[in-house]
Amino acid sequence: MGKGEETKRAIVDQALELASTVGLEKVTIGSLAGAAGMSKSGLFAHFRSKEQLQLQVLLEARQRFVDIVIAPALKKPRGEARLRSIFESTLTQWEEELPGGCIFHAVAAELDDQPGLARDYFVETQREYAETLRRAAEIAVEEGQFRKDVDLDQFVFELGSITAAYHHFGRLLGDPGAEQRARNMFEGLLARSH
Amino acid sequence: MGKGEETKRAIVDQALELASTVGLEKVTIGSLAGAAGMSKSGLFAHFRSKEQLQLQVLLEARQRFVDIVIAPALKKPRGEARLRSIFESTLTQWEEELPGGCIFHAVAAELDDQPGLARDYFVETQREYAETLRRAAEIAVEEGQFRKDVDLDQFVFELGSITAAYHHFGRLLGDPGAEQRARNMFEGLLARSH
DNA sequence: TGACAATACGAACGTTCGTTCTATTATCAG
DNA sequence: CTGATAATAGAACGAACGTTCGTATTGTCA
Repeated sequence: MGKGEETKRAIVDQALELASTVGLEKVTIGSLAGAAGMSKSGLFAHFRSKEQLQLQVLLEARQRFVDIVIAPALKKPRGEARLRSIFESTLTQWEEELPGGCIFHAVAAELDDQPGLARDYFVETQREYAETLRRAAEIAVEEGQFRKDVDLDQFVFELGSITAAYHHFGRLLGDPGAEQRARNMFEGLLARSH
Repeated sequence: MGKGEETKRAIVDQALELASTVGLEKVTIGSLAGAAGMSKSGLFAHFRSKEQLQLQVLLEARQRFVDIVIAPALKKPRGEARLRSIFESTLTQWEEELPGGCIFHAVAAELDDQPGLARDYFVETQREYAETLRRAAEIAVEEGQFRKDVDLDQFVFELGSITAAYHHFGRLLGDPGAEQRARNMFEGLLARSH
């Protein structure tokens, strides 16, 4: 790996941390250059546009999510155990990975009204994630762990609502009981699916 | 009402519409002045700072939420009927009131890492809302409509998760089935509370 | 080690940001 | 109608934004 690739990675890592707390748009070329200890133009040359920088940040975020949440879950038994693994590592490792918590929730609102590469990739990522959850639930049905009449789309919606609420109540409103309530909700959802 | 008050209201209304789609921070003095057909300085004089403008927007948002969601619900019978009214008008009238849907979800992420008057007022608003929901559920318990062992905080968390998920899936990801799934989820929550 | 490409810098561009002046115009009470 | 006051406009500010360009420095490999 050449020197260029190395610093580029360092920049993206830094940008990712920043973005999780203040949002993608506020990760400015200037502030990022200051934090990285290099000049604006030197940093900028690695991306050639801010949109490209944002895209790289989202790419890195997805990769980390796969490494931290998805890959370990795929080593677990198919079905419910896999769903439990995804939920648990999302709530603990993934929410702790970045200072601002789940970056996807942090940037969702600012991307939905801002057409472009970043938004398109974000939506694609979310759809991919929803499909992963849906497939895991489907397997749980096939394996006989879930009832046959479980509405898969409804299941994914409710599962997604737990992490959304966790981010909202825990991160934004500072409710310390949010994590426990998220777990309660998850157990309830599973129990109803049995 | 003097002329000043009148135009100030018009400005805040316009700012509220804009903020629900693009976020509070992107409601810029210049763009707002352009949309309102007046000069930057003329518009600015009404607020004396951008923070004050943002605060006025949140104040107006809360007032509308009270008018559209809370006040009608208080005319309904105490307890479950009141909860149903709040949920239903939130999902229909309130989400349709502004072009970007529920403004509180739209600005939540950008306010949580930006200390100041706007953030403080937002958090206060959210706590007030949570308390309202909690009290309504408590009444439902007292009236014998809900089981005595219903965990009120858990109930509020789950109720909040429904609207959060509705905004996320419906508004951000464009899932047309989100509204129906939100209703299903609500009915499930109520059924489990009986 | 020398050459050539890769990488970084510094300065400047045009724009927009929030904000502050001063001057002018509109409003409204006496 | 007049005079005080409120409302608006216009010009300008310093700072920050993303971006470009020419040049210097550094890293890589024959």
